[in-house]
Amino acid sequence: MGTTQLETAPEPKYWHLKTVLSEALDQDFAVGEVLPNERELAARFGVARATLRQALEQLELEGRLQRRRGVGTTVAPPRVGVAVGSAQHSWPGESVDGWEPVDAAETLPTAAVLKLLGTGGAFAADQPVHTVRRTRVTHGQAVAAELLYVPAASVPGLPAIEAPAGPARARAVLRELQRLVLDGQDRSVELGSARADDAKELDRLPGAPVLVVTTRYFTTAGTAAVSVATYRADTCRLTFGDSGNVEITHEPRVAS
Amino acid sequence: MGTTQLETAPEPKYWHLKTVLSEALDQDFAVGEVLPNERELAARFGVARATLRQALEQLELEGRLQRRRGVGTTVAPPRVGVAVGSAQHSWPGESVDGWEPVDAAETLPTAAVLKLLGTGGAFAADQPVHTVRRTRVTHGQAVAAELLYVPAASVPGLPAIEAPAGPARARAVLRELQRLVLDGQDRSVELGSARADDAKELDRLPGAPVLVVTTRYFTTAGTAAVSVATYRADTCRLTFGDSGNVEITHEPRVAS
DNA sequence: GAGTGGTCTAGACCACATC
DNA sequence: ATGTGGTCTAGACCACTCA
Repeated sequence: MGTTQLETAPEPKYWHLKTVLSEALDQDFAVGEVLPNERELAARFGVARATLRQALEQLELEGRLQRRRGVGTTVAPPRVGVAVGSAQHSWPGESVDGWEPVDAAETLPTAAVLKLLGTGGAFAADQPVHTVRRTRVTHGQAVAAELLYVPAASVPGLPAIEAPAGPARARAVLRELQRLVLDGQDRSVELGSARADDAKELDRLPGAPVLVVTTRYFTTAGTAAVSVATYRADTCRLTFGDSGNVEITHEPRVAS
Repeated sequence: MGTTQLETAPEPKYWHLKTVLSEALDQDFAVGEVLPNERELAARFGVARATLRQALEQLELEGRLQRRRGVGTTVAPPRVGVAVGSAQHSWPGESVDGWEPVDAAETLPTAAVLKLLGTGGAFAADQPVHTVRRTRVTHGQAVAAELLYVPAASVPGLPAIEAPAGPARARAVLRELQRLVLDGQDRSVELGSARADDAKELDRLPGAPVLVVTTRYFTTAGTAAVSVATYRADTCRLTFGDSGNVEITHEPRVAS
């Protein structure tokens, strides 16, 4: 009977820590400011470093912090809104909203790509696809890496190998694609983790959380191309529709 | 000279583990099957449990695994595609795609909500907003929890307090909203972590990764309502556009 | 009560950036 | 060379589910 214990909420330490840190970030830190290092923070809060890291990880996931090995932990700026899908459908590369062609190659499609193109369609596993790599830069930072798959059958006018590997070759494929009449498109967004190559392009470690945007481009003849774009989940807010420049603060969402 | 060390790739153990497990899942396990427990898996691979958990965590983030305390780790089914935003704009609740009204209340808006509604607009901080809670169920499982903010000024026809708290009250607010002429809407998607209340509704632990879909509804008079919906990131693939039922496999995306 | 995943600790070493 | 975050270990205990 002695200890009444009135609901001492068995809230995990790292969760409570996250809340405390979150409030401290709002009040005592400016964007870009560096936090004390992990060992000191852990000591200051009286927890093990692993526990402190669990809290930091969450805050980084929410886009509040940015951690860089060998440098330190800094307060992240608000997420940038990147437009993904305006009202008008258009081929990749038609509007110049930050996409940079990197390279292109010709390969055989994997099962996953085949499925996206439509397994039962006109494209067979032994038909080559052009694979175009692009990156997207906004406000001076790389926010997305894309792989665009264009079945060779979609762009019959494209010579087998003409431009030297590099941006020029990527541009050639895009140019050819834009000759076609776009009939519609299809988009989905899901959470993923960055593959090694994407991570490098995005200046993150492999496994970093990314938003994977998969787009299918249709002509009357069927699926003409498929794009798989991976956006940095920590720094990006994907916007749809026409007025995409909303300011959203980091303040806690309201409870009912 | 002795040890040539030909590129022994300092790949982290957990990353390699993840790859190995991923392949094992493709080949040796069926959806719904339970894996050996963490202690045994760790022993089998000769790593500490924490390292094994780091790999499992990634796989869960990618929607390949499902872990439940007290139960075990099971192979997750492919992500379900949930339609979020058809071509036609419409008020929440107009089409019955799985949303269930839960409750409604009247509160004062937080700074964050005010900003979404438009700080410079007709809505002031001392004007109450109706807060409607809804949940979305697809294929028998809860996939999303939503908070809809409707400034009282948007629905002047709504009596102050009429229906008893509960679904009926939520429905009353939605019904009133649908009287207005929708002029446009605005959507953004970002990564977040589930708050305690959302987590409970989604049958996940607090902090679980979620996709936060923020929608603003416009009338000619300005922003009439704002919706913040949190989708389970592990089980959901958000689809936009009209043909949203694409099958996407878990196979590794192709490299260039 | 037995078995599961979730949390936490106190250390160690490594990879990287910077001076 | 120093200091940072990233990885890893070998334990411990807790919260939960289910028979």
